[in-house]
Amino acid sequence: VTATLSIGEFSKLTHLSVKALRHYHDVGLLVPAGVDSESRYRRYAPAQAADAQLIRRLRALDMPIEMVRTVVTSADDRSRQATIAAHLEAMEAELERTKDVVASLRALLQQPVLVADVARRRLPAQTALAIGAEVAAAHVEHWCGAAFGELRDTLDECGAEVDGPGGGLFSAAFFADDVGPVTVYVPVRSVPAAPGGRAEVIELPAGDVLVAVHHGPYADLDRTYAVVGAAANELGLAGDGAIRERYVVGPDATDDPHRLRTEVCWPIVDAA
Amino acid sequence: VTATLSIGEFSKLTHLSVKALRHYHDVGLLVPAGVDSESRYRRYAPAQAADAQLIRRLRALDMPIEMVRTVVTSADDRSRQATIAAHLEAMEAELERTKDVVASLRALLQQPVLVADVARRRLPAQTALAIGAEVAAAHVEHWCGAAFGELRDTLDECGAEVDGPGGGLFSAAFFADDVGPVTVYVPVRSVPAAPGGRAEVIELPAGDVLVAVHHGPYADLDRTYAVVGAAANELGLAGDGAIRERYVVGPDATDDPHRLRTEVCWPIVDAA
DNA sequence: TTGCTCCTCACGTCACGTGAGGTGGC
DNA sequence: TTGCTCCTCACGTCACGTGAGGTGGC
Repeated sequence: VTATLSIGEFSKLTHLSVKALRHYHDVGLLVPAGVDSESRYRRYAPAQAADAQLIRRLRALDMPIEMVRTVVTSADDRSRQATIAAHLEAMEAELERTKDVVASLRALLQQPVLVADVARRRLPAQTALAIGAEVAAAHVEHWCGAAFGELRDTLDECGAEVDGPGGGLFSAAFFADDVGPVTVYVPVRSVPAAPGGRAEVIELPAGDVLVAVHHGPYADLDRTYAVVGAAANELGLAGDGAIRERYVVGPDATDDPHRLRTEVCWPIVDAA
Repeated sequence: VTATLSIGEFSKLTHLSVKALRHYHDVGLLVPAGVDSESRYRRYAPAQAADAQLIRRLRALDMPIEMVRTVVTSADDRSRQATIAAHLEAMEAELERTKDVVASLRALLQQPVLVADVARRRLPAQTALAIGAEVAAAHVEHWCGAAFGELRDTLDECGAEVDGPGGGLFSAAFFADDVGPVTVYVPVRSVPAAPGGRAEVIELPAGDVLVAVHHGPYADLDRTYAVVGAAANELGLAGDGAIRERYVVGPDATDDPHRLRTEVCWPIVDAA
């Protein structure tokens, strides 16, 4: 029989605060070995320190409690490792994004005013192979990359001839709510038979737009949006419908983000 | 006169969600150029996109809104840069801490069981130069480093002779609440006259303790705590009073965290 | 005229922290 | 016996997100 520890003693052993320990009890993540039925005093076994140590480290890495529970209760070592690895990869991705934002912030501070030519253009109707979904702003870039990968695969399979750079359609709701319909597409010359996968054949309607070319990383795209959007508003022409991005030089064409070129196409009221 | 934009249009220009824009209005961070007194519709000026771009980047870096406000409203460029630099440094420190935690997690997974010898010892009474304060767990390591720096300076000034490695006293409340009294000290042979600064002369009382030596980074200290604390509990000897750490090989003696040696001294009921 | 946009509450999120008010254990 | 520890609510934090329910503008 081993002696048990009060919550205060266990707190000193584990460096978890008393409040945290009570919370982990409440949510069933770290349940005391015993609870006095009368006084409701919690009693911890010294062996529970092992779980506490794991929990403390995972929480220090901001792993959500439900995920911590998955790790702590996982039967075998392999699935435990997999859950941890998934979180570490997510952290790594976050770090990359943070670096991009820092670069974007420095660029804004050094060059507060963006000069970009805005032109009016009529987009022709086009047939395209497309994938659409509800996408959260936080994951757009990743989602678009994956979707374009799928589109490339499908194009290879059905042997359709590509007709110009790929693009994306971003609904107003996507910007207003930080989540909403997004579609990426690749224009094709001939209509492929049965696309397969998530890809489908769509008809891009013709329409008038204001266009500016965005040079560089996608983290800075809002600056070009502001230029084109302000121009459309200034002219009193701002139309509705999705904003279109055309990846003239996309991530598949260059590894240097500063060589990326993206046309931002702002729909305006039709001249016709 | 320039045309203004509705909140939905401004959202598209800036990539800030409508909900975020309303919130920034509520807290006065980004106030629309105009608000219709009847319909309460917000109207944004295109020129406000510049502020929006800055705010979006700072928030993407998790800068607290009050700090963002400081940046946005700062009069001169220098204070603006200083605030931003302070936040970037905090992020850098966070990244370092995260790396330490990841290493600590890997160590725990590879070597779940820590073997450490626990010994009983009587600590003699000692005179020491000390600095004490309420410290939050999140900042202990940094605080201790700064405090030891001050103690060294004071010792140099008053020429007191050091009598053994420095140490720290950590109250039970510090662990229970993640914030509480912490004192760091350096034992001295002779009583220095007027210490100056935050330093004061204290008398460390004699007392019986259980001791184990912790080898390696401080991020792993909880594991040695668990061993010593469990031993004290097992023996039914756990006393009260502060836990003492003695920095036998401290950060000033080595740059390699794996060479650090720390004695963890757990107070037990006095034999006398 | 009909949706679509916009509005204002009120409440939820996440992992605890902060008291308030009260009892139990050495 | 006296504090000290521990208990359980109830509410606060932070920066918005999620509806509900309703009105305004093209």
